[in-house]
Amino acid sequence: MPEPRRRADAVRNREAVLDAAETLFSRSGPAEVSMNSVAAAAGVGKGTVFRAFTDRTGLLQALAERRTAPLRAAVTGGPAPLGPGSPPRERIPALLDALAAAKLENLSLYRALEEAGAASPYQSASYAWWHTTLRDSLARLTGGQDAGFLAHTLLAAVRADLVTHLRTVEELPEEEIRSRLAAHVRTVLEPLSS
Amino acid sequence: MPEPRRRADAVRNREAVLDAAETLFSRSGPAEVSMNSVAAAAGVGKGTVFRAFTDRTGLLQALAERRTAPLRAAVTGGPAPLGPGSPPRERIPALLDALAAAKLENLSLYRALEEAGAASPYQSASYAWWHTTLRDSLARLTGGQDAGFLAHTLLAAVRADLVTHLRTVEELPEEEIRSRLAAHVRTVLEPLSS
DNA sequence: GGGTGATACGGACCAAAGGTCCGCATCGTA
DNA sequence: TACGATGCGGACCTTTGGTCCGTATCACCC
Repeated sequence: MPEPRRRADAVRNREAVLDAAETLFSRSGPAEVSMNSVAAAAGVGKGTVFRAFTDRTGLLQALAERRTAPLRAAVTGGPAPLGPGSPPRERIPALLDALAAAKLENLSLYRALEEAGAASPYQSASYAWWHTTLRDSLARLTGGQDAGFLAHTLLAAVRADLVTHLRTVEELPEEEIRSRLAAHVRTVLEPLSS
Repeated sequence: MPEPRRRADAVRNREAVLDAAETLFSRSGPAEVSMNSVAAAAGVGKGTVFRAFTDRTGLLQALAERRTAPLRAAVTGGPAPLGPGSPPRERIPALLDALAAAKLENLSLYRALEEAGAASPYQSASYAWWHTTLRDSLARLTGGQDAGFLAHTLLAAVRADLVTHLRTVEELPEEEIRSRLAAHVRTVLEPLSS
Protein backbone atom coordinates (compact mmCIF):
# COMPACT_ATOMS: atom_id res chain seq x y z
CA MET A 1 0.00 0.00 0.00
CA PRO A 2 2.02 3.01 -1.21
CA GLU A 3 0.11 5.79 0.58
CA PRO A 4 -1.48 7.83 -2.21
CA ARG A 5 0.12 11.19 -1.24
CA ARG A 6 -2.32 13.91 -0.23
CA ARG A 7 -2.34 17.20 -2.03
CA ALA A 8 -1.34 20.23 0.02
CA ASP A 9 -4.57 22.18 -0.43
CA ALA A 10 -6.54 19.10 0.59
CA VAL A 11 -4.84 18.75 3.95
CA ARG A 12 -5.08 22.50 4.52
CA ASN A 13 -8.80 22.44 3.81
CA ARG A 14 -9.34 19.44 5.99
CA GLU A 15 -7.79 21.26 8.89
CA ALA A 16 -9.77 24.40 8.18
CA VAL A 17 -13.01 22.44 8.21
CA LEU A 18 -12.16 20.79 11.51
CA ASP A 19 -11.29 24.15 13.03
CA ALA A 20 -14.47 25.75 11.76
CA ALA A 21 -16.63 22.90 13.01
CA GLU A 22 -14.95 23.00 16.38
CA THR A 23 -15.71 26.69 16.75
CA LEU A 24 -19.29 26.25 15.66
CA PHE A 25 -19.90 23.44 18.12
CA SER A 26 -18.36 25.42 20.92
CA ARG A 27 -20.79 28.23 20.25
CA SER A 28 -24.11 26.52 19.66
CA GLY A 29 -26.12 23.35 19.90
CA PRO A 30 -25.71 20.48 17.47
CA ALA A 31 -28.84 21.32 15.54
CA GLU A 32 -27.47 24.71 14.53
CA VAL A 33 -24.34 23.20 13.04
CA SER A 34 -25.28 22.08 9.57
CA MET A 35 -22.83 20.82 7.00
CA ASN A 36 -23.54 23.95 5.00
CA SER A 37 -22.66 26.23 7.85
CA VAL A 38 -19.47 24.31 8.51
CA ALA A 39 -18.44 24.65 4.89
CA ALA A 40 -19.24 28.34 4.89
CA ALA A 41 -17.40 28.96 8.14
CA ALA A 42 -14.39 27.16 6.76
CA GLY A 43 -14.52 29.23 3.60
CA VAL A 44 -14.85 26.11 1.53
CA GLY A 45 -17.38 24.44 -0.72
CA LYS A 46 -19.74 21.81 0.52
CA GLY A 47 -18.25 19.17 -1.72
CA THR A 48 -14.88 19.65 -0.07
CA VAL A 49 -16.31 18.89 3.33
CA PHE A 50 -17.96 15.72 2.16
CA ARG A 51 -14.93 14.58 0.21
CA ALA A 52 -12.76 14.93 3.27
CA PHE A 53 -15.11 13.29 5.76
CA THR A 54 -17.56 11.23 3.70
CA ASP A 55 -20.60 12.26 5.71
CA ARG A 56 -21.72 14.14 8.78
CA THR A 57 -20.90 11.29 11.10
CA GLY A 58 -17.42 11.11 9.67
CA LEU A 59 -16.82 14.75 10.41
CA LEU A 60 -18.08 14.42 13.95
CA GLN A 61 -15.94 11.38 14.58
CA ALA A 62 -12.84 13.02 13.20
CA LEU A 63 -13.48 16.05 15.34
CA ALA A 64 -14.05 14.05 18.47
CA GLU A 65 -11.00 11.97 17.80
CA ARG A 66 -8.85 15.04 17.42
CA ARG A 67 -10.16 16.60 20.61
CA THR A 68 -9.71 13.54 22.73
CA ALA A 69 -6.49 12.17 21.32
CA PRO A 70 -4.56 12.96 24.52
CA LEU A 71 -7.14 11.18 26.59
CA ARG A 72 -7.02 8.11 24.42
CA ALA A 73 -3.26 8.12 24.59
CA ALA A 74 -3.37 8.38 28.36
CA VAL A 75 -5.74 5.44 28.52
CA THR A 76 -3.90 3.18 26.11
CA GLY A 77 -0.35 3.91 27.19
CA GLY A 78 -0.19 6.41 30.01
CA PRO A 79 0.60 6.14 33.70
CA ALA A 80 -1.85 5.37 36.50
CA PRO A 81 -4.65 5.95 37.15
CA LEU A 82 -5.76 6.00 33.50
CA GLY A 83 -3.13 3.77 31.99
CA PRO A 84 -3.57 0.07 31.34
CA GLY A 85 -1.34 -0.92 34.22
CA SER A 86 -3.43 0.64 36.96
CA PRO A 87 -5.44 -1.55 39.32
CA PRO A 88 -9.10 -1.66 38.34
CA ARG A 89 -10.38 -0.02 41.48
CA GLU A 90 -8.38 3.06 40.60
CA ARG A 91 -8.68 2.87 36.89
CA ILE A 92 -12.40 2.42 36.44
CA PRO A 93 -13.41 5.55 38.36
CA ALA A 94 -10.65 7.44 36.58
CA LEU A 95 -11.86 6.32 33.18
CA LEU A 96 -15.40 7.38 33.83
CA ASP A 97 -14.41 10.66 35.36
CA ALA A 98 -12.17 11.45 32.42
CA LEU A 99 -14.88 10.55 29.97
CA ALA A 100 -17.41 12.65 31.82
CA ALA A 101 -14.99 15.55 31.85
CA ALA A 102 -14.40 15.21 28.12
CA LYS A 103 -18.12 15.21 27.45
CA LEU A 104 -18.69 18.20 29.67
CA GLU A 105 -16.04 20.09 27.76
CA ASN A 106 -17.51 19.21 24.37
CA LEU A 107 -21.14 18.79 25.11
CA SER A 108 -22.71 19.79 21.84
CA LEU A 109 -20.20 17.85 19.84
CA TYR A 110 -20.95 14.72 21.82
CA ARG A 111 -24.64 15.33 21.60
CA ALA A 112 -24.35 15.54 17.83
CA LEU A 113 -22.25 12.41 17.81
CA GLU A 114 -24.70 10.40 19.87
CA GLU A 115 -27.71 11.50 17.89
CA ALA A 116 -25.79 9.93 15.09
CA GLY A 117 -28.25 10.52 12.29
CA ALA A 118 -29.33 6.97 11.65
CA ALA A 119 -26.87 4.73 13.45
CA SER A 120 -27.07 4.47 17.20
CA PRO A 121 -24.04 5.48 19.25
CA TYR A 122 -23.59 1.80 19.98
CA GLN A 123 -22.42 1.21 16.43
CA SER A 124 -19.51 3.58 16.64
CA ALA A 125 -15.90 2.46 16.95
CA SER A 126 -15.42 4.95 19.73
CA TYR A 127 -18.14 3.40 21.87
CA ALA A 128 -16.80 -0.05 21.20
CA TRP A 129 -13.37 1.06 22.32
CA TRP A 130 -14.59 2.56 25.57
CA HIS A 131 -16.79 -0.40 26.24
CA THR A 132 -14.02 -2.89 25.67
CA THR A 133 -11.58 -0.95 27.80
CA LEU A 134 -14.03 -0.63 30.63
CA ARG A 135 -15.25 -4.20 30.37
CA ASP A 136 -11.74 -5.57 30.54
CA SER A 137 -10.96 -3.60 33.65
CA LEU A 138 -14.23 -4.68 35.20
CA ALA A 139 -13.58 -8.28 34.31
CA ARG A 140 -10.49 -8.20 36.49
CA LEU A 141 -12.82 -7.64 39.42
CA THR A 142 -15.86 -9.67 38.58
CA GLY A 143 -14.17 -12.60 37.02
CA GLY A 144 -15.90 -11.68 33.79
CA GLN A 145 -19.44 -12.18 34.93
CA ASP A 146 -21.71 -9.48 33.56
CA ALA A 147 -18.80 -7.12 33.09
CA GLY A 148 -20.10 -6.30 29.64
CA PHE A 149 -23.52 -5.30 30.85
CA LEU A 150 -22.13 -3.32 33.73
CA ALA A 151 -19.84 -1.46 31.35
CA HIS A 152 -22.86 -0.54 29.25
CA THR A 153 -24.76 0.81 32.23
CA LEU A 154 -21.81 2.85 33.42
CA LEU A 155 -21.31 4.36 30.01
CA ALA A 156 -25.02 5.06 29.77
CA ALA A 157 -24.70 7.19 32.88
CA VAL A 158 -22.47 9.64 31.03
CA ARG A 159 -24.44 9.94 27.82
CA ALA A 160 -24.27 13.41 26.40
CA ASP A 161 -27.97 14.13 26.50
CA LEU A 162 -28.23 13.04 30.11
CA VAL A 163 -25.25 15.16 31.05
CA THR A 164 -26.78 18.07 29.19
CA HIS A 165 -30.00 17.62 31.08
CA LEU A 166 -28.17 17.59 34.38
CA ARG A 167 -26.27 20.73 33.49
CA THR A 168 -29.03 22.80 31.93
CA VAL A 169 -32.29 21.64 33.46
CA GLU A 170 -31.21 20.46 36.88
CA GLU A 171 -28.50 23.11 36.81
CA LEU A 172 -25.87 21.00 38.49
CA PRO A 173 -22.34 22.37 38.23
CA GLU A 174 -19.71 20.23 36.58
CA GLU A 175 -18.06 19.14 39.80
CA GLU A 176 -21.38 18.09 41.22
CA ILE A 177 -22.08 15.88 38.25
CA ARG A 178 -18.64 14.36 38.42
CA SER A 179 -18.82 13.71 42.13
CA ARG A 180 -22.23 12.08 41.90
CA LEU A 181 -20.97 9.93 39.12
CA ALA A 182 -17.93 9.04 41.19
CA ALA A 183 -20.16 8.09 44.09
CA HIS A 184 -22.26 5.94 41.83
CA VAL A 185 -19.22 4.20 40.41
CA ARG A 186 -18.01 3.55 43.93
CA THR A 187 -21.32 2.00 44.83
CA VAL A 188 -21.28 -0.25 41.86
CA LEU A 189 -17.69 -1.32 42.32
CA GLU A 190 -17.94 -1.89 46.05
CA PRO A 191 -19.58 -5.32 46.08
CA LEU A 192 -17.29 -6.78 43.46
CA SER A 193 -14.99 -9.38 44.87
CA SER A 194 -11.45 -8.44 44.07
CA MET B 1 -64.10 25.19 29.37
CA PRO B 2 -67.00 23.65 27.40
CA GLU B 3 -65.13 20.84 25.62
CA PRO B 4 -65.37 21.74 21.92
CA ARG B 5 -67.06 18.46 20.80
CA ARG B 6 -65.04 16.41 18.33
CA ARG B 7 -66.45 15.50 14.99
CA ALA B 8 -67.03 11.80 14.36
CA ASP B 9 -64.77 11.50 11.32
CA ALA B 10 -61.99 13.21 13.25
CA VAL B 11 -61.94 10.67 16.03
CA ARG B 12 -62.24 7.84 13.54
CA ASN B 13 -59.27 9.16 11.60
CA ARG B 14 -57.25 9.68 14.74
CA GLU B 15 -57.72 6.06 15.64
CA ALA B 16 -56.90 4.92 12.13
CA VAL B 17 -53.66 6.85 12.19
CA LEU B 18 -52.65 5.37 15.53
CA ASP B 19 -53.43 1.87 14.29
CA ALA B 20 -51.48 2.41 11.09
CA ALA B 21 -48.50 3.83 12.91
CA GLU B 22 -48.54 0.96 15.36
CA THR B 23 -48.45 -1.56 12.56
CA LEU B 24 -45.67 0.25 10.78
CA PHE B 25 -43.53 0.44 13.89
CA SER B 26 -44.07 -3.21 14.62
CA ARG B 27 -42.79 -4.07 11.17
CA SER B 28 -39.78 -1.83 10.67
CA GLY B 29 -37.28 0.49 12.23
CA PRO B 30 -38.12 4.05 13.19
CA ALA B 31 -36.34 5.55 10.19
CA GLU B 32 -38.67 3.76 7.80
CA VAL B 33 -41.77 5.19 9.41
CA SER B 34 -42.22 8.64 7.94
CA MET B 35 -45.22 10.83 8.51
CA ASN B 36 -46.06 10.36 4.87
CA SER B 37 -46.06 6.62 5.13
CA VAL B 38 -48.20 6.75 8.24
CA ALA B 39 -50.74 8.93 6.48
CA ALA B 40 -50.74 6.67 3.47
CA ALA B 41 -51.09 3.52 5.55
CA ALA B 42 -54.00 5.07 7.41
CA GLY B 43 -55.66 6.03 4.13
CA VAL B 44 -55.63 9.63 5.15
CA GLY B 45 -54.03 12.90 4.07
CA LYS B 46 -50.90 14.24 5.64
CA GLY B 47 -52.68 17.29 6.99
CA THR B 48 -55.01 15.06 8.95
CA VAL B 49 -52.14 13.40 10.73
CA PHE B 50 -50.56 16.69 11.69
CA ARG B 51 -53.86 18.22 12.75
CA ALA B 52 -54.52 15.33 15.07
CA PHE B 53 -51.06 15.09 16.61
CA THR B 54 -49.37 18.44 15.95
CA ASP B 55 -46.05 16.92 14.98
CA ARG B 56 -44.11 13.69 14.81
CA THR B 57 -43.25 13.73 18.48
CA GLY B 58 -46.91 14.19 19.33
CA LEU B 59 -47.83 11.11 17.34
CA LEU B 60 -45.13 9.04 18.95
CA GLN B 61 -46.13 10.14 22.41
CA ALA B 62 -49.78 9.43 21.80
CA LEU B 63 -48.91 6.01 20.48
CA ALA B 64 -46.65 5.17 23.38
CA GLU B 65 -49.23 6.40 25.82
CA ARG B 66 -51.89 4.21 24.32
CA ARG B 67 -49.66 1.15 24.32
CA THR B 68 -48.55 1.53 27.89
CA ALA B 69 -51.72 2.79 29.50
CA PRO B 70 -52.21 -0.43 31.48
CA LEU B 71 -48.68 -0.24 32.79
CA ARG B 72 -49.11 3.34 33.89
CA ALA B 73 -52.34 2.44 35.57
CA ALA B 74 -50.68 -0.43 37.39
CA VAL B 75 -47.94 1.87 38.59
CA THR B 76 -50.13 4.72 39.73
CA GLY B 77 -52.93 2.75 41.29
CA GLY B 78 -52.38 -0.99 41.06
CA PRO B 79 -51.43 -3.66 43.57
CA ALA B 80 -47.92 -4.67 44.60
CA PRO B 81 -45.30 -4.95 43.33
CA LEU B 82 -45.89 -2.13 40.85
CA GLY B 83 -48.41 -0.09 42.79
CA PRO B 84 -47.53 2.90 44.91
CA GLY B 85 -48.05 1.03 48.14
CA SER B 86 -45.36 -1.59 47.62
CA PRO B 87 -42.14 -1.44 49.57
CA PRO B 88 -39.30 0.11 47.57
CA ARG B 89 -37.18 -3.02 47.52
CA GLU B 90 -39.94 -4.80 45.71
CA ARG B 91 -41.22 -1.93 43.70
CA ILE B 92 -38.05 -0.57 42.17
CA PRO B 93 -36.97 -3.81 40.51
CA ALA B 94 -40.55 -4.32 39.37
CA LEU B 95 -40.72 -0.87 37.83
CA LEU B 96 -37.53 -1.32 35.89
CA ASP B 97 -38.41 -4.78 34.77
CA ALA B 98 -41.81 -3.63 33.57
CA LEU B 99 -40.28 -0.71 31.74
CA ALA B 100 -37.70 -2.92 30.14
CA ALA B 101 -40.40 -5.33 29.08
CA ALA B 102 -42.44 -2.51 27.58
CA LYS B 103 -39.46 -1.28 25.63
CA LEU B 104 -38.62 -4.76 24.41
CA GLU B 105 -42.15 -5.13 23.16
CA ASN B 106 -42.12 -1.82 21.33
CA LEU B 107 -38.51 -1.34 20.46
CA SER B 108 -38.73 0.70 17.33
CA LEU B 109 -41.43 2.94 18.74
CA TYR B 110 -39.29 3.71 21.74
CA ARG B 111 -36.24 4.21 19.61
CA ALA B 112 -38.15 6.75 17.55
CA LEU B 113 -39.38 8.40 20.70
CA GLU B 114 -35.94 8.72 22.21
CA GLU B 115 -34.37 10.05 19.07
CA ALA B 116 -36.92 12.75 19.54
CA GLY B 117 -36.06 14.81 16.50
CA ALA B 118 -34.75 17.88 18.24
CA ALA B 119 -35.64 17.54 21.91
CA SER B 120 -33.81 15.04 24.04
CA PRO B 121 -35.80 12.27 25.72
CA TYR B 122 -35.14 14.06 28.98
CA GLN B 123 -37.56 16.80 27.99
CA SER B 124 -40.52 14.50 27.65
CA ALA B 125 -43.32 14.28 30.15
CA SER B 126 -43.07 10.54 30.05
CA TYR B 127 -39.45 10.53 31.17
CA ALA B 128 -40.21 13.03 33.89
CA TRP B 129 -42.96 10.79 35.15
CA TRP B 130 -40.82 7.68 35.29
CA HIS B 131 -38.00 9.58 36.85
CA THR B 132 -40.18 11.07 39.54
CA THR B 133 -41.80 7.77 40.32
CA LEU B 134 -38.50 6.00 40.56
CA ARG B 135 -36.81 8.77 42.50
CA ASP B 136 -39.55 8.84 45.08
CA SER B 137 -39.30 5.14 45.66
CA LEU B 138 -35.54 5.37 45.88
CA ALA B 139 -35.75 8.26 48.29
CA ARG B 140 -37.55 6.02 50.72
CA LEU B 141 -34.37 3.97 50.89
CA THR B 142 -31.63 6.52 50.61
CA GLY B 143 -33.20 9.25 52.63
CA GLY B 144 -33.23 11.33 49.49
CA GLN B 145 -29.53 11.54 48.92
CA ASP B 146 -28.69 11.24 45.26
CA ALA B 147 -31.93 9.44 44.56
CA GLY B 148 -32.43 11.70 41.54
CA PHE B 149 -29.09 10.83 40.01
CA LEU B 150 -29.50 7.16 40.71
CA ALA B 151 -32.90 7.21 39.06
CA HIS B 152 -31.33 8.71 35.97
CA THR B 153 -28.66 6.06 35.79
CA LEU B 154 -31.15 3.26 36.22
CA LEU B 155 -33.36 4.64 33.49
CA ALA B 156 -30.32 5.10 31.26
CA ALA B 157 -29.71 1.38 31.54
CA VAL B 158 -32.97 0.67 29.72
CA ARG B 159 -32.68 3.19 26.94
CA ALA B 160 -34.12 1.90 23.72
CA ASP B 161 -30.96 2.12 21.66
CA LEU B 162 -28.97 0.25 24.28
CA VAL B 163 -31.62 -2.43 24.53
CA THR B 164 -31.67 -2.68 20.76
CA HIS B 165 -27.93 -3.12 20.72
CA LEU B 166 -28.12 -5.86 23.31
CA ARG B 167 -30.81 -7.64 21.35
CA THR B 168 -29.46 -7.32 17.83
CA VAL B 169 -25.69 -7.01 18.11
CA GLU B 170 -24.95 -8.94 21.27
CA GLU B 171 -27.90 -11.17 20.47
CA LEU B 172 -29.09 -11.56 24.01
CA PRO B 173 -32.57 -12.97 24.38
CA GLU B 174 -35.16 -10.89 26.20
CA GLU B 175 -35.00 -12.84 29.42
CA GLU B 176 -31.26 -12.52 29.53
CA ILE B 177 -31.47 -8.76 29.25
CA ARG B 178 -34.11 -8.58 31.91
CA SER B 179 -32.25 -10.81 34.28
CA ARG B 180 -29.00 -8.90 33.89
CA LEU B 181 -30.87 -5.72 34.49
CA ALA B 182 -32.46 -7.24 37.57
CA ALA B 183 -29.08 -8.26 38.87
CA HIS B 184 -27.76 -4.80 38.31
CA VAL B 185 -30.70 -3.24 40.10
CA ARG B 186 -30.14 -5.59 43.01
CA THR B 187 -26.49 -4.57 43.18
CA VAL B 188 -27.36 -0.92 43.23
CA LEU B 189 -30.12 -1.30 45.79
CA GLU B 190 -28.19 -3.57 48.09
CA PRO B 191 -26.03 -1.02 49.91
CA LEU B 192 -28.87 1.40 50.53
CA SER B 193 -29.75 1.65 54.17
CA SER B 194 -33.38 0.86 54.58
C1' DG C 1 9.48 27.54 -16.59
C1' DG C 2 6.13 25.05 -19.08
C1' DG C 3 3.44 21.15 -20.13
C1' DT C 4 0.45 17.35 -18.58
C1' DG C 5 -2.09 14.09 -16.03
C1' DA C 6 -4.01 13.43 -11.61
C1' DT C 7 -6.37 15.37 -7.85
C1' DA C 8 -9.30 18.51 -5.58
C1' DC C 9 -12.59 22.41 -5.69
C1' DG C 10 -17.24 24.44 -5.36
C1' DG C 11 -21.74 25.23 -5.76
C1' DA C 12 -25.74 23.96 -8.57
C1' DC C 13 -28.49 20.17 -8.04
C1' DC C 14 -31.22 16.21 -6.01
C1' DA C 15 -34.20 13.59 -2.83
C1' DA C 16 -36.41 12.91 1.49
C1' DA C 17 -38.79 14.45 5.36
C1' DG C 18 -41.25 17.45 8.50
C1' DG C 19 -44.51 20.81 8.47
C1' DT C 20 -47.98 24.47 6.40
C1' DC C 21 -51.97 26.15 3.79
C1' DC C 22 -56.28 26.70 1.86
C1' DG C 23 -60.00 25.51 -1.47
C1' DC C 24 -63.25 21.91 -1.01
C1' DA C 25 -66.00 18.24 1.26
C1' DT C 26 -68.37 16.55 5.07
C1' DC C 27 -70.52 16.79 9.49
C1' DG C 28 -73.89 18.36 12.96
C1' DT C 29 -77.81 20.94 13.83
C1' DA C 30 -82.14 23.52 13.34
C1' DT D 1 -82.77 20.65 3.63
C1' DA D 2 -79.97 24.35 4.25
C1' DC D 3 -76.01 26.42 6.27
C1' DG D 4 -72.23 27.38 9.31
C1' DA D 5 -68.52 25.06 11.60
C1' DT D 6 -65.18 21.63 11.42
C1' DG D 7 -62.18 18.61 9.20
C1' DC D 8 -59.96 16.87 4.89
C1' DG D 9 -56.11 16.22 1.65
C1' DG D 10 -52.41 16.88 -1.06
C1' DA D 11 -49.83 20.47 -3.42
C1' DC D 12 -46.39 23.21 -1.68
C1' DC D 13 -42.54 25.09 1.13
C1' DT D 14 -38.14 24.70 3.63
C1' DT D 15 -34.27 22.58 5.42
C1' DT D 16 -30.69 19.35 5.27
C1' DG D 17 -27.66 15.63 4.05
C1' DG D 18 -25.52 14.15 0.12
C1' DT D 19 -24.07 13.91 -5.16
C1' DC D 20 -22.06 15.44 -9.60
C1' DC D 21 -19.16 17.32 -12.85
C1' DG D 22 -17.07 21.24 -15.35
C1' DT D 23 -13.26 23.91 -13.90
C1' DA D 24 -9.12 25.18 -11.32
C1' DT D 25 -5.09 23.80 -8.97
C1' DC D 26 -1.44 20.89 -7.72
C1' DA D 27 2.64 17.79 -8.29
C1' DC D 28 5.87 15.99 -11.09
C1' DC D 29 8.97 15.71 -15.10
C1' DC D 30 11.35 17.61 -18.88
